[in-house]
Amino acid sequence: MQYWLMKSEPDVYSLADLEREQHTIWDGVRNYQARNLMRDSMQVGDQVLFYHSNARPPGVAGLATVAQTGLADPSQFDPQSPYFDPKASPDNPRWITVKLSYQDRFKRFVPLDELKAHPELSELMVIRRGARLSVQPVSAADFKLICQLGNSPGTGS
DNA sequence: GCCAACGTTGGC
DNA sequence: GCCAACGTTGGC
Repeated sequence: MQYWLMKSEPDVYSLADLEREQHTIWDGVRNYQARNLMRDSMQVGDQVLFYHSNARPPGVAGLATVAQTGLADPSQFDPQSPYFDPKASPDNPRWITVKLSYQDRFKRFVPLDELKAHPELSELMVIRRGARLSVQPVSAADFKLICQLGNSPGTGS
């Protein structure tokens, strides 16, 4: 089991949206490093910190789990989509993603400032300036601590 | 709205 | 294959 942090702009897709829908295909990722992590490293059952970026304040809103892997992002085939990729075809998809399931909303939203204030989290990618990667690996210890800060049981116990 | 950091593109 | 120009991300 591995742990991840995944960013979403809440104006576009928030944890509340995932809670309402319960499941979502994580579409629109157009960065090769993020794609490779989802395609090659994520496994069903992995735990995800759902991070709100471009928000005031930015921070971790809750938890999701990886429900399915190896999915072709449908938006790459849709000419109407802003994520359309003319070089991709159903026979030869370029953008592989995962399906997430809603797990939990933190009782306490954990803002970025608070993550930065914890010396234990100094290795956490998201606190570093310019860490734009939208899918980031998180250590088990960091995941557990962040769940505690959010006053969420997670499943890390 | 600013701008630093980073990724991608394309001319050569 | 280098690298300048450009576009995007995302905190502030």
